[in-house]
Amino acid sequence: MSKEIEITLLPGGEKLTASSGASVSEILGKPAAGQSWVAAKLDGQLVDLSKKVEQDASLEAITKDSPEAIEILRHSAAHIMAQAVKSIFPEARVAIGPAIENGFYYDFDVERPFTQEDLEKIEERMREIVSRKLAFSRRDLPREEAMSVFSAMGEKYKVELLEQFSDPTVSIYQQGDFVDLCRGPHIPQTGLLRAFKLTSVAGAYWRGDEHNPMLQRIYGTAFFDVESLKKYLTFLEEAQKRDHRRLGKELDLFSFSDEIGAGMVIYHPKGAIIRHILENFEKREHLLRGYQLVIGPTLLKTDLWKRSGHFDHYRENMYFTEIDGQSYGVKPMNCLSHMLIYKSKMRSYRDLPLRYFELGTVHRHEKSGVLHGLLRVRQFTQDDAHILCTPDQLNDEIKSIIDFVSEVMSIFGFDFEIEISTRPENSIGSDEDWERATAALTRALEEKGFHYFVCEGEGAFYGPKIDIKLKDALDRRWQCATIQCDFTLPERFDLTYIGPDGGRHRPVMVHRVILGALERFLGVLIEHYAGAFPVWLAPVQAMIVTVTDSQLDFARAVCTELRGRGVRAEVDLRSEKLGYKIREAQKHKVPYMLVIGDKEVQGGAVAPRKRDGTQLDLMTSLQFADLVERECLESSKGRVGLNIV
RNA sequence: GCCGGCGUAGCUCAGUGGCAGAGCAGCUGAUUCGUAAUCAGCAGGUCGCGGGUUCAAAUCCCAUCGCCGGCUCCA
Repeated sequence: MSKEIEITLLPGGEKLTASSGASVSEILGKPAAGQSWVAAKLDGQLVDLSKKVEQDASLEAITKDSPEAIEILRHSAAHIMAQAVKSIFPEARVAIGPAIENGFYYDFDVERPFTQEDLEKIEERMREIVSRKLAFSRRDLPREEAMSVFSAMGEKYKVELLEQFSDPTVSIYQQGDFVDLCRGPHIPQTGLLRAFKLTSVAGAYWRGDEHNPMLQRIYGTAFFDVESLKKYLTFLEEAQKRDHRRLGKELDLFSFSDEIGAGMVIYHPKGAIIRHILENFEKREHLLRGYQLVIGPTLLKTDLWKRSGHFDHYRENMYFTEIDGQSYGVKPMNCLSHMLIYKSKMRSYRDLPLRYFELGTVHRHEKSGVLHGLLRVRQFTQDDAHILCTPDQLNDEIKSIIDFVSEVMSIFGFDFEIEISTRPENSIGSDEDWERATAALTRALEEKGFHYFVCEGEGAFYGPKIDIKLKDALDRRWQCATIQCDFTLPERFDLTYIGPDGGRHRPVMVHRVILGALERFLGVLIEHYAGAFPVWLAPVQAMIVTVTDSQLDFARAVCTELRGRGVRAEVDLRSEKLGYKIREAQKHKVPYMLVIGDKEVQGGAVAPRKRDGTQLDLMTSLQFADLVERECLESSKGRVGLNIV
């Protein structure tokens, strides 16, 4: 006879009694109509519905609307996929298969890579497994026993995982004839997987290490209902439409050329004007904040890169050239000439902080497989600055950089995430310096009240850093702004200042960028606005379209007048119908179309149409220029009006 | 760099061993039209580049450059 236990049902707090050893689903009872239990939280731990409850506990049901539910479903979908793969390809060895942000994957070791046809077959087999409503059953067993189970099945990757576990007991899950090592929990039975799709297949190294064998990874996604799956697939299609590579072509912003080389951006006129606007905006924002503009060379002697540590730690990413028997490195970073400017004369504590700003073009030989449109290139220009300050000033400097970043990002309307990256393996400098620098960054973020994530071991080789990540159309995060503390370069270059005590002291150096690489920022910006730039950034602000050719002279005069006021205006000269020209301007996402027919010529006016279709009243071209100027100032939060270049 | 896919007109793509195609864009002509596509004609190609197999290669093979999806790495 079993004893009674007390269960506290969350979130309500309702108490009930059950007999010890009852399963979670027995305790929870039948769900309301149209709802079903997916799993549960027992004393805060996620468990299966079949979990036996032995003592007093709190219990919270996980339904498909719970935030944890989708992850459980996707993880179970990965198991079902592995079961399907094993039944079609019995020789396949399974590795790992977790849920990820928008779906799941599973890695397999197979003789030949999967094809698109294979994916269809696997999906078909998964549907069969789902329709059989197989139970997921859990078994706990000693680690050694699990090792012999998996080694008997020839699942060497599972055995390797088990070898590294420290727990004496592990759990395995079985549905049908498929057994997998897994912590769980899972959905109660395969029938809950109603909406899923296998999306792609790709190579992936075992345990993410490039020295390990390459496995075949199948990606998929899953939802509780078909509508959500459809919505997600539609989102992917929409995201493709705002892919900056596609819009870059459609809007004639930039291109790449295999004759020039991979990862080198060619800015077309419309892309170049956006970059000019960004650059001028940046120069002004930096001057306002006490930065000084500097310009350094692209080629620096290799000896200098040896002294800085770049040659030892960054050589494989650098381009080198030799002239007159002298070796030079193409700069991958802008800091060295900034340090030499600092060193060019004696500095007093009264001079500090010194903030050197450079729109610095750098080259980094990124591996060919990582290049990605504007988001990952080999030549790029950073809005780079190096701040040299006393250790006492460090905290204030970092805080004002954080303010700078958040003001600028709010102008563009970006949300961002903050990460702190700590000391990596391949690094220079003393433990003490690393600790001081890491503490300085952390303290500044905490004083500013920002939430942040910690990335252990992901700092630069010379110091820890704060990274700011913006999201692209596919919700992928891209690092743009970064703030890096550096105690080691001032040491290596023997930078000093004279303190109030008359003695020499070592300044601290902060490397930082706000937009990051202008190329990457432009890429993220294109996706962020889906190509419809706000007026202050739009390459063409007004497209003048005439009803017939007879208004062309007036249209040209309007265009000249607008350009005189600094408006970026163009005339569509083609003998096409008005509707056609409107459509063209609309496709190019021009913010304003100025319609000119006989009525406008007689009234000496233009009829503006916004790209959202809104029709404005007739106005003179000068009134229109004022309107554009107001809108520029409004959309740039007062930073940029007309006459920007 | 690694695994897989792909490269045909300015763009989007069809063509899988036997005459290189379509739509859009471009040009010319006609049309002069009021807010998302007027009509007709013309022109446009080293089928990424280089080798090879074959009577014959856009198509099959090798190599190379580039692109795409991932892995690893990073602004």
